Amino acid sequence: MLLSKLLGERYKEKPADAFLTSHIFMLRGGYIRQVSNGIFSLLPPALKTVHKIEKIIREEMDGIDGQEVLFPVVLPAELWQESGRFESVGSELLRFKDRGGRDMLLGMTHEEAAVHLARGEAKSYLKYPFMIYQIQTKFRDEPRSRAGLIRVREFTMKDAYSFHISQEDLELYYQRCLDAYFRIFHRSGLKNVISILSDTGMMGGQKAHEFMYLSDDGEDSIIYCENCDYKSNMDVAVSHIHKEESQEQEIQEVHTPGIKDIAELAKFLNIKEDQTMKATVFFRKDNEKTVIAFIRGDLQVNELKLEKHLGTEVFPLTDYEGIDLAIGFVGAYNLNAKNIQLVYDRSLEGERNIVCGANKKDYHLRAVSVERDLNIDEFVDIARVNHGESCIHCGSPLKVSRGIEVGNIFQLGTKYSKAMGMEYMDEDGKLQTPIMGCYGIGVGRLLACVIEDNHDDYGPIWPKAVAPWLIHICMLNKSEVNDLGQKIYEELSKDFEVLLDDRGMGAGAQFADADLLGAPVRIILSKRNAANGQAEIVTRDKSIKKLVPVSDVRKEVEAILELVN
RNA sequence: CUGGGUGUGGCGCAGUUUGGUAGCGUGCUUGAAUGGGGUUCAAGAGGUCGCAGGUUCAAUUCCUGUCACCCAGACCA
Repeated sequence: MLLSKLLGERYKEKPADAFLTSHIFMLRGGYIRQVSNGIFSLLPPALKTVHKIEKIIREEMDGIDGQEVLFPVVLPAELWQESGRFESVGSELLRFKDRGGRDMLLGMTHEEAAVHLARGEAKSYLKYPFMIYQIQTKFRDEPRSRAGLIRVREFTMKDAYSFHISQEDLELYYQRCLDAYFRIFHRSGLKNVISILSDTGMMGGQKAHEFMYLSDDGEDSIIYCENCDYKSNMDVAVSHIHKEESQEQEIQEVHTPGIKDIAELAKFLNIKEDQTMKATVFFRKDNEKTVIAFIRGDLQVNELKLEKHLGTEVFPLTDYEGIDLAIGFVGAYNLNAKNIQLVYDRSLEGERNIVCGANKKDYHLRAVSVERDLNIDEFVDIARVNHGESCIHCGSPLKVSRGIEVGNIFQLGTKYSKAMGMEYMDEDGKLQTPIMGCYGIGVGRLLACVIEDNHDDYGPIWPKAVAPWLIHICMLNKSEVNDLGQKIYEELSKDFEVLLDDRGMGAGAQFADADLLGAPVRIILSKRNAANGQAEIVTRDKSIKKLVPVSDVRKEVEAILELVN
């Protein structure tokens, strides 16, 4: 490719709307252009890299016996009505009507389409197990897309669906897929990826893992133990919390004027936050009843855990109108709780001598002991895990990290196959419902993460497996070295993807563009070196830099390509 | 959806307070010089100032509405 012909302006300045490294470089380097909120066009450099990532994905999916298929982007509502998701999924599902007035939707995931296809084609146990996958556009009307390709509305995803005749078989395959995922990420140049246990969310199912690229710019929080193997999504993380022994004392009312939050309370009474009890008020979505979650003062309620426990979504109380509670002074002792559901976090179990609200404006109670003073049937885990709490497996301190989810895998069970009436005939001639797994990777997000993981101050440092071009030739004194450059370009182009900067610009401009395009190997031709029959070869990461005879350029380039990642 | 911010040549911005018909940098085109980290000089092209109404002799500027985009949160396979 001649750089003079490459479509895609490169910018010197950071675009105003970009903050994340990958987003900045993809805009500055002419990789992507935003069309609308969360909707992008890809230019040649990005698309070339996407194709390479997809090739790796295909190889690994084929390697675990996947069969590639292609489902439609536009699906009829009936299919999603069969699974129940047409109604259950919210407005992130883009619905519309065709000319005949029929309800249609844009696929945001393809379980229904996969079952639709598979149920007609796999009626005998002899076909099982099997996996079908596609690399296809998805559309999710995200409430808020952001950060370039990290969170978008329209994106390419590899999604795979496996079908099994036993749970054991699903678990075996699940593990094979997990291994294949790591190979995909590592081959794509993403090193800093871990798999963690995750919530199954709207997919349903029993077990799920997320693959997280660890990065401070990530949207998700991850809990992990540095000592043992425990790793988890924040939403399902558990921990062992420290408790301190304390002597029981007489309950005593204290005047705490205007002290409404735990931090103020602890300061006012000169105690630690873990010597208090916090009450957080929520509403149930299903029946709009009030729920009060009690938890030790130093901890926070994990709403997702609470929702799982209650079996419904909850909303934090924001509108105090018509609420018969002393907001800010709610306590578990002597609480008039008719029509209110109470939930107690595990952190309160056995606590003695703690401070809680007195259910009376401007008053708290001292020295409440949970067992002595409160009549609690059940303690549940609704606490958010915090940095420093102990690992339930080994007791070591847990750490919190940020991450970007680049893939996930689910054991779906029979949720979709059953709902959609998929059956096969087993050895005994009986009809059975297959067990499913599903497996996703966001291609564009992976691309962005590869840049996050491989760059310097000037641009991406593409791993050679996914670099848009492997070799970038700069001609610093074009009039003097043009013939030489063209010759090397033609020669190397026979076997490699080569970019030739034939624009005759200043050295600085050429280097800056080469950095943004990130080819692993750069050949620099100049009048000075050409006079000595030499060319310079440098790697994009600047780790190798050498002068070689012009006649050896090809040999040297090949050798250096072997050395770089 | 809630809160905040921004819309002015391809990109980055000034101008708006105090109305008078648009400017800078960069990029682009042409020419010349230069040639190892966005080099220099000269000559050009490019904008109904997001959109719609209103006020006014006159609106990029004031008022109203509306749309889009960005950030934080909510939300999120």
